[in-house]
Amino acid sequence: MTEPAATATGYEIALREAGVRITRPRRVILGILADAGDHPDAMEIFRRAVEVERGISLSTVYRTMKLLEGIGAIHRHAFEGGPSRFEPAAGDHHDHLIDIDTGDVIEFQSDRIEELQQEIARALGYDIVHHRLELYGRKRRKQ
Amino acid sequence: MTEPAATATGYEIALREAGVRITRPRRVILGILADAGDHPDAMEIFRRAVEVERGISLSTVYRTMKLLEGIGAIHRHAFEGGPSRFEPAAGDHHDHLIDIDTGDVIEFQSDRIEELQQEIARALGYDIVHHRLELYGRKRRKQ
DNA sequence: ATGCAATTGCAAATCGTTTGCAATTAACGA
DNA sequence: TCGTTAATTGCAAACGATTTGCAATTGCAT
Repeated sequence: MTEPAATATGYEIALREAGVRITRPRRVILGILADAGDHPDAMEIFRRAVEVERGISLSTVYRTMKLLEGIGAIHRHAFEGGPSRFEPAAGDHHDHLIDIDTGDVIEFQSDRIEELQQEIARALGYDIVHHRLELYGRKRRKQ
Repeated sequence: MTEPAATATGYEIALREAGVRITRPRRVILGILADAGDHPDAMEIFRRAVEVERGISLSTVYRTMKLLEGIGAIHRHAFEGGPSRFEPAAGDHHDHLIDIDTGDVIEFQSDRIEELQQEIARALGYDIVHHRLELYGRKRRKQ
């Protein structure tokens, strides 16, 4: 059976294929990413990593994030204001709704919007390389 | 006749109404914003300002941008990677297509996409406070 | 086991932006 | 017109997020 991408071992396989070493700190970080249900930033990943094994440095977290981003294993999101937040690239494409009160991130997907984007870009003479669609909202008070 | 918002004097009126002083540096910066056809960043505005009158500081550019953003006279865009870029808030709402090769910014608007965003947010129990839709693309090679 | 290049931790550097402070100045009324 | 005074300025230093140089460490192929 094929290992899902967003799995500790899935990441390791991807790294091996990219020809990089599986080091102690990396293994810890990969483990954290693998079972992060949220969209943590570098500092948060660092905190969780130190929890697992002290001595890991923030630099290494950043370096590993860049590495993983480079091989397409994770996505980096620069939501308004704050630092970059990361998430496993596994799974289908989606956009984000950010709760401006809590910082919570909700994923959503709309084929229709994707199509419209394509149409717009084409009409302007462009090919979309990637896009960013973020909705910043507030939970509707149930009345 | 009413002064269009994105005009040097239009800005001054807005500032006066906000109860802030029209100073020499501010007048210069407002003039630059008024006839900026592009989406310059703080450093670029600073360069243009010094051109008009040396002695203006980058701090003042930043402070003025924040002020104008605060009263809703300009919009700040944090496109990928680079520094914040600004544009007069005057005119109707639009989103952006960024040419990843040149940095050029093309504005576009889609009522349909706006509607879909509303629907999505509503379905998730949220009210949209604002959103960010950016298409990053490359000019299609005419073949 | 051994060797060497990849990787690490640390501290210092970087980039964009903000801020403290003393000096300047716009805008008000006399 | 001239002060008076609080808002604004320029400067330099502080800032937060991220990157980097470097010497010490460590995977991993032999």
